[in-house]
Amino acid sequence: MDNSIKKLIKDSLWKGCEKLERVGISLSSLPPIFISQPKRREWGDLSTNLPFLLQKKSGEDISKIGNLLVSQLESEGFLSRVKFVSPGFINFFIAPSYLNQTIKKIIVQKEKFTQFSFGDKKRVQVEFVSANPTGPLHVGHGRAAALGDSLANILSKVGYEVKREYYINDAGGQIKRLALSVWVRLQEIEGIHVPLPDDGYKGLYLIDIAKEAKDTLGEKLRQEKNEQKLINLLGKFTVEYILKEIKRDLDEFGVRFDRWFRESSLYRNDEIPQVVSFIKDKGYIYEKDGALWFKTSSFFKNEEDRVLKRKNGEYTYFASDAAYHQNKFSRGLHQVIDIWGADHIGYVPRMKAVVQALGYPKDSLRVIIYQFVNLKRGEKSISASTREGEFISLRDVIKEVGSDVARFFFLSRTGDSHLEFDLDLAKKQSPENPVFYVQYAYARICSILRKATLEGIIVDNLEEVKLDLLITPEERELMKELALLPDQIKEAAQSLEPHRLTVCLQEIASSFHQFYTRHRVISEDKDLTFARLILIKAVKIVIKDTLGLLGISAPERM
RNA sequence: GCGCCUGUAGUUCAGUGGAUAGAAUGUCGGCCCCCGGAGCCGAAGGUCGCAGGUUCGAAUCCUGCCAGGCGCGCCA
Repeated sequence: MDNSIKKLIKDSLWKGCEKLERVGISLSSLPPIFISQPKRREWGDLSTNLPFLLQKKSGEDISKIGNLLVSQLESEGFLSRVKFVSPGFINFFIAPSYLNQTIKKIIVQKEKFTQFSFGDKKRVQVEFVSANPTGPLHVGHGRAAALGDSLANILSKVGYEVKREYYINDAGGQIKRLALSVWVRLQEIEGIHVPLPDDGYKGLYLIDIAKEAKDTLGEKLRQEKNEQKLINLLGKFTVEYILKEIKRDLDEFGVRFDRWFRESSLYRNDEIPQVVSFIKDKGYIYEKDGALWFKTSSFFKNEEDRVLKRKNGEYTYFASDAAYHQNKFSRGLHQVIDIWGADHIGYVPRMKAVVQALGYPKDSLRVIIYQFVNLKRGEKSISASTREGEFISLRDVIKEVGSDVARFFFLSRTGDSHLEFDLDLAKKQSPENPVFYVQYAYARICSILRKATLEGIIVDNLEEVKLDLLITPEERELMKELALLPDQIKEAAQSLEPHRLTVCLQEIASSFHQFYTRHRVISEDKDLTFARLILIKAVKIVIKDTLGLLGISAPERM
């Protein structure tokens, strides 16, 4: 499936450019063609700045080359008008017949209308959230969850074979600290006061876990005299407990992972020493001060070399992450996408360097960095540090504003923006929240369709519906937006930017509301009624489909 | 000090090197009957952080500066 109108136009321009050569305009090579939506209605439905680029290439006068190109274009059925305009654009007007066909396509193809095959079933993995199992998820993780899940939906929509993965850091020093903190709480329950270490986890949720550990492990805990083993036992229990909570939260947020990958499994399978020796054989590792260093600097200037294996013989987190990525690629993935918080920004070059050292192409790993969420309640800022304790969890946020609102909010900004999440505002605005605006359009359509069905107005032959009766500006605008949606989804996939779709949804909803307030769907005019019913049915399909990509529900009643 | 991200309307944010920079929210004003008024229409609101540069053309690219965020460990 490929319902890209931009592609049709590009192909046409391409052919036109080839003909230009025959007319004596020499172009050494064709510039990349960009099709965009102009800001003003009179500039057409789509436009290109190609004449500017051709002028640069050929040295010809811009209006000469622009007009010449337009004259060389074959008349295409999907366009009603093509026009060169000063200072150097070509404006395209989509033919009404094409829009009519689009509506029928949507009715027939349903959610396949926005599907593409250009991903070619290539295997892509999106790894996201991957929060340490040391405490509940906070809002920042919510942002990552929304981003990753939606991106995975979009990529699979355009033809990739997508897997969602969560990496669990269940090894290393932090788990020991966590276990120790639980042990301290356990002592408290027994009435023994032990001070919490400075680097311990202060969160009160550990008290519940300590109680739970006491109830569940009971005898085992008492019998275990070996301190090391006791801590291990406690650590394991705590990790599993927190993990269960994390899974539940994500489940409520509508996020399911295909695989939960444990760091500890890398240790068990000796994958870390293997990857280290592999990189060593390639010549990217040297020894200094008793430690093994990875030559980040041979891939990135201005980057310092990093330790993989410490003087004391232990591997660093970096080493296990190298092994983890080796593991990922060994599964035959074409593209690995990691979604990390801004606090890992400095980590990107060295990870990309490792991927190259392992022999994979530079771009086979793409890292999306999202900036932190500043959670607020009115003017008051709320900190979100797991170790410090006092914070509002993702679960609290969802409970307070709802999953749909939270998702839409996270997804209406680029990952690059430092976003402010004001709980008071999110709640206060919620009746007029953009997500409700979109959902309301959907519910309205459902309501009209219910009424039509009740009145026995049923379209039984799509081919006989006279869509050319839909001639008002509101109807044409709505149809145009639907026709452009496949391209928008494709572009969201290519740029890895789900937030583009929230913009599209608001525009479609707005166009629908405008149409609705000016025109009646169900009227005395049977033919017009049929046509409009088909139109809104198409809008319904598209809204539900796109909301689905964002992981947001489409309620039939509100 | 160095690296990355951000700075656009009162506020929160969109914006593909292109044409007169957009939306939501807030403020002010308007919407007869009618399929859902959680809607629609209109108005006001901008030195696109500042200063240079590249270009036919810059919110967008480059340099410097200012402000905020995040990093800069043989922690994870």
